[in-house]
Amino acid sequence: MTSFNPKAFERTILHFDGDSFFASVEQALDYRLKGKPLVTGGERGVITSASIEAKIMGVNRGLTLKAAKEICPKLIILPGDYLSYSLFARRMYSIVREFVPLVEEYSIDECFADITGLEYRYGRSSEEIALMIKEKLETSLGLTFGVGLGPTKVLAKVASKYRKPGGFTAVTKENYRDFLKHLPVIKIWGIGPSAGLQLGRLGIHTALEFIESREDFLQAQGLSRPCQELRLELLGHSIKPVSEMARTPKSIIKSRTFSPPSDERAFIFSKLSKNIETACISLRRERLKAKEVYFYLKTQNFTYQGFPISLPVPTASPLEIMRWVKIYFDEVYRSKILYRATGVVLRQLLPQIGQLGLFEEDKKRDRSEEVFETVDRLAQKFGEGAVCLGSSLRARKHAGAKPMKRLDLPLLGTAR
DNA sequence: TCTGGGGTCCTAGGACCC
DNA sequence: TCTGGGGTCCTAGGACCC
Repeated sequence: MTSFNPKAFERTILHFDGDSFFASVEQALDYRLKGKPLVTGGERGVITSASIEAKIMGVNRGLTLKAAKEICPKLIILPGDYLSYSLFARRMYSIVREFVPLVEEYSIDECFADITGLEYRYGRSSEEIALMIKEKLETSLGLTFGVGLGPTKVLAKVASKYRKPGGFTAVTKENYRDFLKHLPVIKIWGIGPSAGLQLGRLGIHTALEFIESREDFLQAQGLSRPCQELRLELLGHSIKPVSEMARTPKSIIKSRTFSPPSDERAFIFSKLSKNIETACISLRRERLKAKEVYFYLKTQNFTYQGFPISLPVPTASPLEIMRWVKIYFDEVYRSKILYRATGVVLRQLLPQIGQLGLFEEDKKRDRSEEVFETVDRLAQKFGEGAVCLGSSLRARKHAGAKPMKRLDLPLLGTAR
């Protein structure tokens, strides 16, 4: 018995979700691929996106390419073309913005739009507005979208998934209980394996059972706050508003697994160096600097050992970062332990401009900035990896890339 | 699920202080 | 000093998502 709160269902939110987005973009770009089973992810050996035709044959995201090829010998395998995907994403956002001012760019293939009150402007119902935008998206981009309408982001998101591909579902005051009756809790956006297990132990298996549970009971059972907020969203209370803020990243992570695992110090160090280099490329692309660096090694049995470094001066220069990592590397590395990956997290990100400065220290940094601006331009011209740090050289060779020019700066020797 | 990569947010608990 | 209470800040790690 859910007491219906009149404050619920105050907003009208849409969720747009591109169907098989990466694969569909490939098909939109090349008509010869239309109607054919195809997947992307060729660059890493695991499927990141499968076309509808591939999915029908049982080829899904996460499958290895080898396994997929066995299921479907005619499968077309493409490397990810993230530049095109993000161009399509931007086009998607801007089309939705033509109709709705308040749009949240949630991910590369999804966005939310708050259309509360727009019925008057368009002289149409919210369902009609949703369908109008959906049609414009599909004709302009040449791919289909799952679209959901609801009073909250969670309900809109759940709705867009309900009739995929290409469907439209509206969750209303009238039908939401019926809708939630058939929705397993573990399918709810925000409920993962852990919360799913917890709810299951309490005898809660469907979204309807979830919203009908007493709040104080759930609280007493130690249900996390995010889960309690989720429940309110399912009841129609918009807790998480659609937020149009274009987000600048809070952290940048680069990690790579290598096989076979290795215990060789120089090799592992060089892998780490390469990750730091690519992380700094992303950092500079965002016009940011990092104040904090966390580097880690991942052992063969999946434990992590890491070390945080608080930089005295924020930087986007891998040389500067490597100078510190070199000092602290042996705080983490142990000989005779097999490692399977290295990684780096850049945190405490600050804008590049406005931080420039005042004294001699800054002049020195300016020079290093110039160097890396050149590096970025060369990379644009000749491809990433055209230029790299001496300390990353081994890792590059290992990956099979041919460095065209070695940028060997005195700060870094090769790791021993 | 014998396990890829890039993110965000929350929380428990330690450190430190009064 | 076996020892009360309370507050804040920080960090590591968990959980979740695409």
